[in-house]
Amino acid sequence: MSSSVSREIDSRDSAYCRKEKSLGVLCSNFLRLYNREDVRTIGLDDAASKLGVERRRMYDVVNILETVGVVARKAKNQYTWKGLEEIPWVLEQLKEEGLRENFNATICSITTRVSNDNEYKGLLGLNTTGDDYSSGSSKNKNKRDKSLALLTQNFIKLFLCSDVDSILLENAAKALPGDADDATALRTKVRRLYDIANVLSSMGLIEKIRHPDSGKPAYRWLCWRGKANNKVDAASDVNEPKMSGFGTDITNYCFKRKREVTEVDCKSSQERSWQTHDGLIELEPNSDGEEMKQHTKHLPKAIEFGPFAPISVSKVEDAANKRARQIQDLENLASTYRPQYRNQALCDLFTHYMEAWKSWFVDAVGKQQMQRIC
DNA sequence: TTCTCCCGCCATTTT
DNA sequence: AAAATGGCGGGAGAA
Repeated sequence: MSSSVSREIDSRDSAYCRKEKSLGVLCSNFLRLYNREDVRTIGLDDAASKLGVERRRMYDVVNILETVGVVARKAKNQYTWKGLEEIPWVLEQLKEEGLRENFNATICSITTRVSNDNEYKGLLGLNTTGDDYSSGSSKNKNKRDKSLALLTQNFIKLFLCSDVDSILLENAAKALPGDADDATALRTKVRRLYDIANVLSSMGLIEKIRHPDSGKPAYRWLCWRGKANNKVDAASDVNEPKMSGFGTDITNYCFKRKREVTEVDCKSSQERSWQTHDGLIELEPNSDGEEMKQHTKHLPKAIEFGPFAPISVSKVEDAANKRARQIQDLENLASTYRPQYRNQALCDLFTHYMEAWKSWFVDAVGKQQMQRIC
């Protein structure tokens, strides 16, 4: 087809590398490009040319980012940068919505904790009308029922409304609304789930793992999941601070460390985060002296951000303490787990974040000690 | 081989 | 009518 022709042409100039073209990399680049103080609006064409991709791919990334609240469509060709700090709120909404729609019942049938699970018996009554985008209903939802966005929402709901360890994309495709009997449709849906999973992975919301028993690739949620999950009280949830452990780690590079950190975070955060954490996130004026973005005033109190943190959140003092105990030797860790990246871009990214993290860490711990003394 | 998922055609929607 | 969106699945790279 013409695509292969263009690839041939491409490869004459420079070696074609499929991985470098992935939506995940594109998403990372997108976030690196626009996760800045001075960004308000994003032009699609501008983004496409800066990122060196065709317009069509921007739609893919932007649609997914839109469903987690990072950007919002403003006008034709134009998006508003909302920021990563929106993610926790959107997740919260998605979870509430998912619980209302009985996603927690659905998920039981696709959990991969059960080995050799091929039974999807309980896929009852999944509400296909995921079109009501949040109780706020302030969004224009006319196009909300389109596939990629809706599929993203539903995929996330599967994680948020359950406590499953991991989900196979194939199972997710079967469980999510749509024609589960049509093999072609299912294949297409799995393709889309791959796209979505790549983007969510690049943001550190999920990670790809191998299922210990079946060895099959699956995805694991890394981030805040909310309090009660599917079994406990949803009632006590209401007025408490919700978020913690958001994107606790850097994507794709360190499964072992993730286990160490995120399991602590994901589990104990369930208790920890519901306490009051006044002042956990210390907001700092940015370097320009410009005032903080409007979002920060209502930031949840105990969020830890992943590979991409909101620019307005510069210090997480309490987290520093925990990290101080969990991670004794950064250099060691970095060198131990670095090789997980095969992709040069990711390697660079990883290095970049390690450097950033290191300086932040030193700074945060230093500050903490200063406060003690004073 | 199977798993992944990029790529761009073309239908649909918006301007 | 033209431009903007984005569903969709072929088929090639990766594992």
